[in-house]
Amino acid sequence: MSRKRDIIALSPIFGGLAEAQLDQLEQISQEISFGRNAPIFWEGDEGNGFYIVASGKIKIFKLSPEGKEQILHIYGPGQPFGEVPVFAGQHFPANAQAVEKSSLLFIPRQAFIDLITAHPSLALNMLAMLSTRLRQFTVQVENLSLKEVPGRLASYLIYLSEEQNNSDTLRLPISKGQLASLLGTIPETLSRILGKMSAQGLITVQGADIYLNDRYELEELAGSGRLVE
Amino acid sequence: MSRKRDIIALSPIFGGLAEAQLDQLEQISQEISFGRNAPIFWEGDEGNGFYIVASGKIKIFKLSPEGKEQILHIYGPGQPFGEVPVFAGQHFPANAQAVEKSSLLFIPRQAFIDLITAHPSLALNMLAMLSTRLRQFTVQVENLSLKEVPGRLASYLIYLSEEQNNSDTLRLPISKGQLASLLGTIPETLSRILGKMSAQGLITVQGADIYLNDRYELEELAGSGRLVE
DNA sequence: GTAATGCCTTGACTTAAATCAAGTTCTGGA
DNA sequence: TCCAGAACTTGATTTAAGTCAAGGCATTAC
Repeated sequence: MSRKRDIIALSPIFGGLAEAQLDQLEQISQEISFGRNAPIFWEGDEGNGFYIVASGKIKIFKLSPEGKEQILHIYGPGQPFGEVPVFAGQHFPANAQAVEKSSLLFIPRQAFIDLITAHPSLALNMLAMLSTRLRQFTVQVENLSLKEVPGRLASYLIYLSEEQNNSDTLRLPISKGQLASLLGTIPETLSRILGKMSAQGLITVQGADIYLNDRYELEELAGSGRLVE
Repeated sequence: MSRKRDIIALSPIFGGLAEAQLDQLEQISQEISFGRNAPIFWEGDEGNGFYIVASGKIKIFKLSPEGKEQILHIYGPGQPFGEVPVFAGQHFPANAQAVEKSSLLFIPRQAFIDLITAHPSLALNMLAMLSTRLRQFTVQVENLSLKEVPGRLASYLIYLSEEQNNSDTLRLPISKGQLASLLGTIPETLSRILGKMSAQGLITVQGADIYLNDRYELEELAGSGRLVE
């Protein structure tokens, strides 16, 4: 079985499809490689298809005119991105860049639309994917607008822990600078808040390794309680 | 032709459907009325279908534990909402409430899924709708994270103007308190910034009527330039 | 006509987080 | 192994916006 085929089979949006459709997807897709920090597309570019991460890690982000970056998502293997212009509005709503050396599958628009039209379960899978993205955005807006930075950080740490079997020991999958951008803040502020949370005994930080010492208090904080001084 | 049928025909997600499908939609949907401020659903409730605004105006919002509200969307006639749990995750990701006396069509989940499965163009319409929502969310995150309140307000005013044939005279469709919540701020701050922008001659405010005096400068501001003192 | 209520505005003050400016630590390549 | 650049941390300061408090205005109800 080819590498392309492995990735297609791995991706949640293709779950439940028959072998014949997986074959078709393998035929219409193409693999593309990107080095660390290579741009994949820019906001406003025309989108003639979407991507699936085969290996590596990519970020979707917005930039302010002053150059401040807000990361919207970080995607890893199996996850699709860049679907919005496939279905509405033609152009990409944000920028995409490889965070590390990455390999992607590109699925061209028209061939995919044809496939979706012929196979309702594929349409439903894609509707489920977009709905999940909408749900994630409601959380991101809530975090940015209704929580302070310590609350956002606590939410993120708990989310990471849940991703990793609820382990209290976790390793940041991205640099602290990128984490700051994901949380809607800047490295200086993130650094200070990590320091404050360490001083209070909530967490222990050793480089990219973080130990959650007081999960209860972190949950409080994530629920938008404030960091008590 | 019935009132229900009128709404169905009006809604963009049903564009391009044959009469037979519109008939089916009319049969499976039910009309429900809500008074001003009546709750429609709460975050976490199970969603067994979605809604379309027939008349009136509804808001989708998040609440912090301290009671601060962040409005995610405001929807008017023809617009669907509450679709997320139809396709993924069962429960609503946010709260919905009638801003004024409103009438809604409710479309039950399973009947709608059946319809979508049988009619690819309906699936594509829904994919287009969800994609448009995702695009709007990228803008909202950008506004909240990368712009200050004056920039968000300027963006909103320009958006409103574009909605109303680029007229320089516009009327706020919601109260200033609700606008503050939509922009991710509080009434006091909005009031002060409206005052500051008036003092600078950018706009003229008379109650809910706002006149755009300097569209160029507003565009600057919306593009995340700052309000020069 | 007046009371009552909700909505909006204004002022004084506080605060979370950004900015500016140095350092320090880490890391990968010569 | 050492160097250079990147990533991170720390300190001093500024600032946008939130909080608290009071008062004005306007619409509806009586």
